[in-house]
Amino acid sequence: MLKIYNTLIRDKQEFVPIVPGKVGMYVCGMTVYDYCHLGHARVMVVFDMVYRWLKASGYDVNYVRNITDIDDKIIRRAAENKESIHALTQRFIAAMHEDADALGVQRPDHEPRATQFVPEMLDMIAKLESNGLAYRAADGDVNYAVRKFDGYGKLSGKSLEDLRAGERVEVTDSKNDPLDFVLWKRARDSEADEVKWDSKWGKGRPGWHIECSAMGSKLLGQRFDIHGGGADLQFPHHENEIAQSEGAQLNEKNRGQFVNYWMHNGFVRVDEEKMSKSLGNFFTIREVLKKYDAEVVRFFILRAHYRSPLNYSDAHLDDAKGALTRLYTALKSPGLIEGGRVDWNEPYAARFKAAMDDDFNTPEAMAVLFELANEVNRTQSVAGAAQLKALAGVLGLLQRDPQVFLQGGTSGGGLDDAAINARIEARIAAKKNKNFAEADLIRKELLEAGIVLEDSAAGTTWRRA
RNA sequence: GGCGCGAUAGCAAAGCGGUUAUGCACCGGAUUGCAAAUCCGAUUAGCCCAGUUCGACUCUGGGUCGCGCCUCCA
Repeated sequence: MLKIYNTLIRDKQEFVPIVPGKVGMYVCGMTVYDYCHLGHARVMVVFDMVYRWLKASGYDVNYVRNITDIDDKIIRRAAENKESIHALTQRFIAAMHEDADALGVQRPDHEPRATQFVPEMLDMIAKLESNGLAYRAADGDVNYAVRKFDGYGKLSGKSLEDLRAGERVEVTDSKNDPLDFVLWKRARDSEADEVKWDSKWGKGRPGWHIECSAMGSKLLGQRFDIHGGGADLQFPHHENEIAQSEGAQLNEKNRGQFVNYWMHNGFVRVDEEKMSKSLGNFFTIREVLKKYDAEVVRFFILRAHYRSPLNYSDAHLDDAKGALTRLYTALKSPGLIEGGRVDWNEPYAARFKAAMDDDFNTPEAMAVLFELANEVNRTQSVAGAAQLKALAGVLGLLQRDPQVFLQGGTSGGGLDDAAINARIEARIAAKKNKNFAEADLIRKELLEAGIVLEDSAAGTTWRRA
């Protein structure tokens, strides 16, 4: 039985879907004005893992991860680049897909773009207005009247009074209350036509929060099972989504709780500090992939629990690489392994499942993988190796040919396979002649070039360090 | 200031009221011409102070430190 840590109640809870056998899941995706960094990688990989585990558990999952393709930053960046919004977002959506694909992230069932759902957003804003929760301000913006919504703060645990006490809320506009947020932004003369939509409140564009509410309910219904995102979206974004989505259905018969399970992943940190655009301490995915194998990065992310902070450093990536190498090494010797199905009755699989069912405890599940690898190394069991590969496959790992993983990568000093094999042949010849000095010299030279030799009864194999 | 999360061995990172986490590193042994890989074994833990308990790393309270949110943010 799957348990999920639900931010709403701040505890683990048994997962019971609204419709038996089916799961509706929405995850806040990227605002596409730049390349994705490792923090984005974590959201994508973590919820990809959740998606895969739900499917492996037999659920029919409808997974939606949105794309914010209209927003202040996008407008600004497009202007800076002197390119259209569309061209800019198109470019970075393509880049995001490249990065996600590299990390083994399966495409969600839907990737709605905000600009394609403006009518739905306007509908929702109209409902909010008629429910007395939205108002048109003097400056032309349409705002959400936070104080009119009962229960604002139930997700983030913040009371309006607490928020008030904080001195960082902006007070510079025409909002009735500093905590009110924008649903519809009035168009400015300086802005391109591309960012203006007609509405009953005049030309304008949607606020950020309404996007997710509208796309979520359009694609998953007014109520759905799981909503995910980075921990930083808890407030105000997700709090506002609840206010919007529940506020819009306030007067409907079958109204109910917008989302049953809220999941938030922890941050990626650099030197114990959150990785973010504004701090400038971020590494883009493609930057990291130049140095590390994408599967190593995926392994690195999944090796920590999704709610824990994850410190990024080369040392930790190197460590992850070493660990993943051990897993692939175990797969190497029993010979060619079919990518078969998991035998869930087998003890390791049962432990793996128990770990995953406990709020997606991937570190624990991985420990099981390592213990299974140890058994495979000991027994050379082909069935064990197949099981290892199948189990790891549930996490989107270990699916490549071990040789490809072990011999891939960037180290190697420019030596190609033929050159390496030639050196290995030369060493074998030297060994035959008992010329161990020569043999060791060759091995040493290769090692310095990043090539590690491994002798066995079956012959000599190599891998990249 | 308000709210929340965390503190585990050299590093990373989990579970668990009493019995091995796991990976990397390190030490001993097996194996090897020597290595590497692999196997076997050992060593290294639970921020501090109280309390609950027969027994606490695990529960409770207090403290200290770190991080996050309260502003766009994954």
